[in-house]
Amino acid sequence: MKKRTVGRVSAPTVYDVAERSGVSIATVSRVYRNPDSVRAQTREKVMEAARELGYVPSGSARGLASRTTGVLGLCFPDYADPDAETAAAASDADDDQAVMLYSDQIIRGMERAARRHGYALLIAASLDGGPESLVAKVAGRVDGFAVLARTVPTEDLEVISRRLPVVMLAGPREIDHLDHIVVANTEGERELTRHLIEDHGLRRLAFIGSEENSPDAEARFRGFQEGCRDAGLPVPSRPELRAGMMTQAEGALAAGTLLDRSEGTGVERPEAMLFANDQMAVGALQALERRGVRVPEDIAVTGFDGIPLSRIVRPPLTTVRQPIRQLGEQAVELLVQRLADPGRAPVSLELPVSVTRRASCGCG
Amino acid sequence: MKKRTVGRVSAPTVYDVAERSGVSIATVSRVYRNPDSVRAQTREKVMEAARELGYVPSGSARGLASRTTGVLGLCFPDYADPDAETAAAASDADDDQAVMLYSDQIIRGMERAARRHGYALLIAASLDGGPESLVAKVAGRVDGFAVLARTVPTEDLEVISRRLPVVMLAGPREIDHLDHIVVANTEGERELTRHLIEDHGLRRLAFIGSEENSPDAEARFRGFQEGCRDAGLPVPSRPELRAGMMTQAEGALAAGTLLDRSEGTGVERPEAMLFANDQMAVGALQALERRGVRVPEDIAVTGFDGIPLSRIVRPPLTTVRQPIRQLGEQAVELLVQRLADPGRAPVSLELPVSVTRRASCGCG
DNA sequence: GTGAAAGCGCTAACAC
DNA sequence: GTGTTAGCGCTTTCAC
Repeated sequence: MKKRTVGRVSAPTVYDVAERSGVSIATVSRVYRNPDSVRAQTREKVMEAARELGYVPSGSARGLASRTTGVLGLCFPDYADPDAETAAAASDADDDQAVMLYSDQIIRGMERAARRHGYALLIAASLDGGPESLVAKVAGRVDGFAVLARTVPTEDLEVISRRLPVVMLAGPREIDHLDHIVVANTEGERELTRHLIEDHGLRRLAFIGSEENSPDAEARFRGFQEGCRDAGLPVPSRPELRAGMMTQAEGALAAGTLLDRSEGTGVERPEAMLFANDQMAVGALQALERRGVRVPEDIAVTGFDGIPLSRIVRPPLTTVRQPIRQLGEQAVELLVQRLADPGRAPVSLELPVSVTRRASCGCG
Repeated sequence: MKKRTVGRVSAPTVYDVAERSGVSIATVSRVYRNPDSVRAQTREKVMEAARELGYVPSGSARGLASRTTGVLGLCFPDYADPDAETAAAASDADDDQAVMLYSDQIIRGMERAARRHGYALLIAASLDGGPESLVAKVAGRVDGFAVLARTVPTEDLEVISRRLPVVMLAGPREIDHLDHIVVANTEGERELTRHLIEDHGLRRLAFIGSEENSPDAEARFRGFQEGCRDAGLPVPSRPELRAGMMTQAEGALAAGTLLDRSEGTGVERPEAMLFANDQMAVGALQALERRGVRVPEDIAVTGFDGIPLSRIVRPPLTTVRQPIRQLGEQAVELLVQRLADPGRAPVSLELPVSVTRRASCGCG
């Protein structure tokens, strides 16, 4: 309780509160950390002084002294192109909004789970590498964090994960000593494919995927391949078409392309279009309607993800439901577990998915 | 570069990196804070040592020393009831998901804007008060933060806002020295009401609101009142009905109640139901369909918010579009401005809304 | 361009 | 139950 006798300029500290309430800084600290360890009367004195002074404990100082932050983090990819956004029309903006749902749901899931465990959530979209990247900023301010696949350079992760728990989400296991969580992409698409073939008797199936560096889309395509193979159908070596961002617009485009392809040439039109995600499937639904092609009478359409939209479009979309929010929640559980037991062996979870049969494939 | 000569157990620090690369800790710090102020050769040495050691700068130590965190915060209300969630059916879960959209979008907006300014975002749903509340944790770890209305006790805010910038979102101005942002709830509902009356010639309008402590719903109701008064229609003194959480389920219930009311008694059925938000309106649409009441032929239905769902339901919902994401973005702008100029007078923004005319009111 | 030294505000033993 | 005393790991003048 010495020093610091000169004019107040900056925010009040424990010293100020201690002085004003006539106790030591340790007691002030206790009041905030463990109120029950302080006599009620003393506690009141301290809290009143704090109120009068406008005291707010410094999280940084706390973190430094206690070596924990009480915060978990999430790094996700920077999907949106800010320039494109400015010029975007209203409908595009809506589309964009829907695209973001994925990370939104993970955020939601993590936030919930984090809160249950008494943590707050620090989120940041990846920008670039370098010493002063956002990732580094996050890493330094949390007790552990989750990373969406292809967000942070593997080398950075390698370094960071030596110092605090990191869990990889929805992607290939780039670093094998990290916990990681995926959804059963392959199994889901395989089951969906089986359903179309066996239950609806469809033969000519077209899978619309994404760029090759999209691990989810690729895994789903593998499921499609397996489904074809299981049924004794020809197994395509690559998707019928590849979209870039997997948006509604691109789905509409893809549907049109597939239709044109069969009209111009003598090629038979596919009996089903399996899209790598719901966004594209929804766009396709609209494009098909515009062209007067009926779903599912003329052609079946399926998606993947199980976003809210899929239930609401007409016809309702048959899809594979991904437990995205659970992904976020599980990420937190893994983080919390590892924080409690740093020595535990790396865990690899695969979350189950389920085929949701709706009208767009011919089901009730 | 003295002390710290004993066995390494914890994470490497500037001292370790400095020692290993043969420079002072000040230089290590410079490499991370301002790489250009260090000779390239020196910088390389440092970065290599850091890499080898697995060095990650401590955000807490940085924050403490520099008195800034590079993080902005958001506190939002804890809508979801964890217990109810467990028992929730699939459809309810979807509903819940949609309800969360509001804070999700604010998060998204803030995250974007924050990123543009080089900030990360710390989010936390409010729990309770007391010294160790999540709010206090957030407050201590950020340079400034936004608060959704009715999330944090006013008294806490009073104290906290004396030490760092706080902006209030979407609610009454509880503390007048704070920046705050609202959307034009009253104007929007008023214009919507005018549209129904003047353009569609409707007279018997029913407004379905929420509990009285919901400032948004109340403001919208006032707009409804003004619209009625403007048209020379009788001005109801309170909403026809009040829902609690403003969910789809409650909207469906409300629609049913209104229908029953007119059937049982001789009261004429309203020509239009104006719901205080889209969620309820969507639920009402479904309830109406089940009861064989046609929209908009038999009755017009409108919402408020402009969520993606509103565009997709059948018939598409006439609503008032709220720029929710902009709300988040503006919050960050205000925070950043105030950080740059703490002395600036408190700002109060009202974001414009726009009536989106769709089929559910009889348009297009 | 680089180093030395002084804190930043708090927690955590350890005494009393 | 409360006070004392060291740091926690970094940034930041100020010299050189």
